[in-house]
Amino acid sequence: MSQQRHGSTPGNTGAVPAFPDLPEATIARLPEYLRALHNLAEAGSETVSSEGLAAAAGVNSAKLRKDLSHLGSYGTRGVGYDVALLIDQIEYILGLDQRRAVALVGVGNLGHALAGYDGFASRGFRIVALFDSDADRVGKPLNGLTVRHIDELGRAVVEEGITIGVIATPAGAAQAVADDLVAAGVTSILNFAPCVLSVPAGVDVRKVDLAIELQILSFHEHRKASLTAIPGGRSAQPGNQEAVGS
Amino acid sequence: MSQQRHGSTPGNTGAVPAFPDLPEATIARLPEYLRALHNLAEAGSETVSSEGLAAAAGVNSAKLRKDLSHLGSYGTRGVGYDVALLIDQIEYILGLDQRRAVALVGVGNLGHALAGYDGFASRGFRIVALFDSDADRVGKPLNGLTVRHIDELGRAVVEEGITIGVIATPAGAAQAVADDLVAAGVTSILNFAPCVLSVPAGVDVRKVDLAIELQILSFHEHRKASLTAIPGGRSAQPGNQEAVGS
DNA sequence: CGCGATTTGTGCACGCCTTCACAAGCGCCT
DNA sequence: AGGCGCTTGTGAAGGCGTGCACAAATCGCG
Repeated sequence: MSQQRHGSTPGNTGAVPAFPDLPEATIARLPEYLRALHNLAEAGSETVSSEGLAAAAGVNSAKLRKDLSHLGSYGTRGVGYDVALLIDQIEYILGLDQRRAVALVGVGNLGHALAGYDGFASRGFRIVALFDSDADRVGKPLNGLTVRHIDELGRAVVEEGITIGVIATPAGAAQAVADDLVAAGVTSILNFAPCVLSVPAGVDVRKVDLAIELQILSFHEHRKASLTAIPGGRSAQPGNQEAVGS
Repeated sequence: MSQQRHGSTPGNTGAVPAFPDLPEATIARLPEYLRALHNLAEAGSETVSSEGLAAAAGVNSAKLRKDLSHLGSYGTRGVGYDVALLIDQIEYILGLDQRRAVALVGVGNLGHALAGYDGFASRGFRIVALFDSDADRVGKPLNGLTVRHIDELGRAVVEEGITIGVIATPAGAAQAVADDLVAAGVTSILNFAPCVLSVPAGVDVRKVDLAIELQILSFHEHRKASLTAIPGGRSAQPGNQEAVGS
């Protein structure tokens, strides 16, 4: 589940804005809640009950209430949660009030798609620089930006205020790119390359491996197939069942 | 963590190949071990210790041993694990011995990249059919395949033996596509659309939301930024620290 | 103004997962 | 053949997360 542990800060009493100490599992669900809330806001809802929001986000209502309780009491008993207020709260916690500048390294097959992915911009992220080491790709325009050579990364990070780096290179190049990103001052990395990255403490790494997801599904296919031999078979319970967030 | 619960099979004693009942957390790590093992095999290693394999996979060695112990004892005390044997075992468990046919629905920005992603083929998955509902896209060639209209999905699933469907459509179309996939007989779905899917019991759904990953990183950026006010600051411990699998 | 319907916030128990620590087992060297 | 070092496999403990069930709180209505 947790993708990275970093040093805890023991003597943290009396920090400036009293940043809440959220469980990692809760953090991972907040974006899901946020998306559901935006949908509700667009649909014109002023308030929403924990039951309703939980259904929209695909989770248990008790879990949702406990998650929200961690970031303060922003609900009204007997009524529910104020949609607009909760959106502001979650966006603040997630640090989405300031649009974050993102650097994308590796403009190959996957990088191309990521550079053009609408979902980033619509949720507060701006890809402000593209990098590659292939001379054939450097200098080419892509989605309003020009692909730059990776040597310029250090300067770009400072000039553009980049805090997040996305690695979409082949596995062999990923560690070197990660080192470059860290050296440039980036402290959060999203890694699409199928490999383990080693980074110093204080740097957060999240990994997305598309093939691993398929392999997990393959396991369940294998498991299901090995159960078809049983005559009684699976008791298909009628209640439909929803997928939950990552 | 767990992306989908499905009905447990209570009266399962005496199943045919005695399919092991692996913890979900273990399953999610097996692909990571497998990748590390393939790297070791290419490097010429015959055996590997739990310590070595754990380092290569980015996990704790005790966790690795416990994971592997769940699928039987394939190690030798004092020596380690036989790399080739372990690869075979994990590939069998994951059902990778038979190459799985995958259907990809939605050939937009992201779909294009997925269709051409090398990592799928190299790990035992074949994308055998592409679908879209946009008339402009249907009929166009892409990576050796022709994009077909989504109405043909049912026939294609049967003809090609498709067991896994990948959804790379906009959020608005995803539920309808999922319904189509389920109706066609697909029992595993990988969803890239930012929405909650509702599927009947027995169908596995995994979700990958690229924006959510960035939002989680954004939270950590926000948290780290709120700690810089403290003079003592973070005690950067020297030991480098590695990112772990999804 | 009081009562009931409704919904939040949370104490508690349970289960899963992780981690430690060590006994059991294997091979190698003398 | 025997002992020694190394590594696996696992019992036990601790921590984290989930879900239940209920008390507390708020609104609306008579």
